Amino acid sequence: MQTAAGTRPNATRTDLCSAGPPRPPRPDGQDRYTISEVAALTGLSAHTLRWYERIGLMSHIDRSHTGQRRYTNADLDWLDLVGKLRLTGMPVADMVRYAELVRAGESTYGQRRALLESTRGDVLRRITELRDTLAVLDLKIDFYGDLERVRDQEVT
Amino acid sequence: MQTAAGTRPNATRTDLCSAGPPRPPRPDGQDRYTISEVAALTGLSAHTLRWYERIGLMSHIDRSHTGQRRYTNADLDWLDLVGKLRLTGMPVADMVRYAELVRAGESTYGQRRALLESTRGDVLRRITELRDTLAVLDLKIDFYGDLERVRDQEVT
DNA sequence: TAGGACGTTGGAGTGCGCTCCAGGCAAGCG
DNA sequence: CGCTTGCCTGGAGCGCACTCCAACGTCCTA
Repeated sequence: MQTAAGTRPNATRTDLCSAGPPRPPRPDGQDRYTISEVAALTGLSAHTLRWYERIGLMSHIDRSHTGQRRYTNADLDWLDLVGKLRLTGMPVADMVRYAELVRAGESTYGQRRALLESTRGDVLRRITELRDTLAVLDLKIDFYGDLERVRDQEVT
Repeated sequence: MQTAAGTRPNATRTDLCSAGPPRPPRPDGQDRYTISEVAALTGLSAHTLRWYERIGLMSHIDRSHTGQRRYTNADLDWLDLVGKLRLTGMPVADMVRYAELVRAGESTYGQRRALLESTRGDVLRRITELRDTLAVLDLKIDFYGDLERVRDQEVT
């Protein structure tokens, strides 16, 4: 709680803002993917992909002549958006609502935009919260760093 | 996806980074709070407060002569930290682990600091993710804004 | 033609973070 | 004295977002 705050002399290498492992890139020139390919590309499980379809978060997926799902690039685009929305903490039910608006056609542009703007506000609030939390964490980290340093001096 | 991106001419008033409703301030000069007072101060339910204690997220709370909980300012401080950690998405089990380290005394300074630094990394990653998401949302919002404007022109 | 990998379905199960319930005790009030 | 209000307990229940199961079909390769 004391200490010349804000210095963070002991910042670690994790500071670089790496945002997780990079997903395998989408091979181009292709427009029909099996469910396991999509699972690999998105990081979602095949279970989850089927579940998304059942609850209406994805519109009906194309099928092969034997009834197996064949995802298109447009489906992958949609999954990218869903992934982003999921990161915001938006409940799946709300994403389903958005999906329904998209399916309902262009008369819903206004509603879609309103939903996205409300989500945008959520994200901004969330970022602010996280920054506040970061400040608290830095204080605590410095505090413990100081305590350790003092203890080391005692020992020396 | 097209449009002169990045302009956001139609930003709304929700842009101000208000981070939720302000909690009622802690009355000073007081150091014994009933569970419902703490619930009001923290926004947690009394159920949740008792549950936190049961799972070891809070060390044993003082009791009145009739066995009712009496929280101290130190308890409220701890709940503030817990609230921050919760905002980071840290699982309750990890917070319990941190609480155990605190109870274990000063020999755990290093571990506590390591845990906080790892959490700090999580928060940085999370902020990056949210900023990426924000960019996508802004693109979409502008896109729908443009579509609506075009449609209005058609009507006019 | 056999084997194994991969896909299908409806429905049940899981883990997390609460949330609520029933039954009971203690204090304050008219 | 009864009534209300607030708190206590252990344990059951809930909503969300998956996650898995059993039983079966299909594709590919050898």
